[in-house]
Amino acid sequence: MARLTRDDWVRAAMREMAAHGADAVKVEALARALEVSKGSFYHHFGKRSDLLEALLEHWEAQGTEDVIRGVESAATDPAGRLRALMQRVFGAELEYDVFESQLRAWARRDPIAQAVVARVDERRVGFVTDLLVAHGLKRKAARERSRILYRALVGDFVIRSHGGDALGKRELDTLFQLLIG
Amino acid sequence: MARLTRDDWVRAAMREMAAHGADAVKVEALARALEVSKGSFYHHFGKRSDLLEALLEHWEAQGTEDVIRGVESAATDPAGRLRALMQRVFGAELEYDVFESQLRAWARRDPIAQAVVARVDERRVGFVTDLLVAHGLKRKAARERSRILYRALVGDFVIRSHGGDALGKRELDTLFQLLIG
DNA sequence: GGGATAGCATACGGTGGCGTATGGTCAACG
DNA sequence: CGTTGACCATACGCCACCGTATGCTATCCC
Repeated sequence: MARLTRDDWVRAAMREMAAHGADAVKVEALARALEVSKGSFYHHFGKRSDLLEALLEHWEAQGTEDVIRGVESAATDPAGRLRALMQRVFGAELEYDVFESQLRAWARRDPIAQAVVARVDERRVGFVTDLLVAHGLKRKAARERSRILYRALVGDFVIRSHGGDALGKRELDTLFQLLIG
Repeated sequence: MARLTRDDWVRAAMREMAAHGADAVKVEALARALEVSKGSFYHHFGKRSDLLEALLEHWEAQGTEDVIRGVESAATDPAGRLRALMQRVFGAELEYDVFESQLRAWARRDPIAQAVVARVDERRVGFVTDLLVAHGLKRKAARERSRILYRALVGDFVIRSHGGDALGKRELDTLFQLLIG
């Protein structure tokens, strides 16, 4: 049998969280899924909440920064970057939409998760604001529109996560034009 | 001690759902909150899930229709009605934002909740679409913009529900102008 | 090749939640 | 004023999950 690492448990936790929510990230269920016993888990982690903290750490460090780097290499002009960003985040894998929505649901109850989500949200809105400023908008107007766009994104994630249909290509174009104009 | 009705249990369930999520709507916890025993619950309901179905029924029948009636009596012109609608729904009680967000989280796992949410979402988007059509937009463009607005609303609910700050008055004005133009 | 250690199994106690079984109380009604 | 039915209490069996205690096994290192 293949030995497991801490990261294997974190990845399994993220899958379980996307599939059934944070409360469903249960030690014994994950152990069954990974085909090991609980003993393995309590070797790698002290307790259940340590796993969830590791998950948060991973999400904060990886997800957002990857997207930002990708967008910055996809175009050089602000408008092009914004378009690339919207195409990427509104067209993410359904599983990611669900995962992030579950995470936000969890953040309602868990102060640590709440703090991490707040930092990530601020980072993302700040990035879009800078793009719009670089495109010529005044800082205040840029931030307003960034916050509107970000809420539309989060709403799209959530609605998609419970079976609704995502905004389509035409709708994204419309939204882009509304914001950039 | 005052006797309880089915509705007392439903209201308690809604409070508990807003406070700690659908999974936290537990028979014994509600009984403690209502200062009765489980026996009372199993007199009014056959099982836990019956309570949750009653909650859904109540939400679908009451929430949305109340808002629509309120808006229709607040103004007669489409633009005024849209403005009134936005002011009301974006400025709802925090507890309602949290409640609806929790409900959407639950709808990810529960097919019945998912179906109810889908109906409610369609009803709401349809209402806004009709407003924009009445205001002069083509049906297709109206529906696009309604869907964008609705996603911003849901995103605002969710972000507020985990401690983020809501869109402000100025931002709502901006959003209104973007949509109506 | 004989510790030492990382990785895991097994077994247990404890808790909290669901649903059931059964009986008690009180108010209305005939 | 006795019976019926609505409403609730108590007590139980059951299961899922957490965390701990303890021991097994393979691999690396000298």
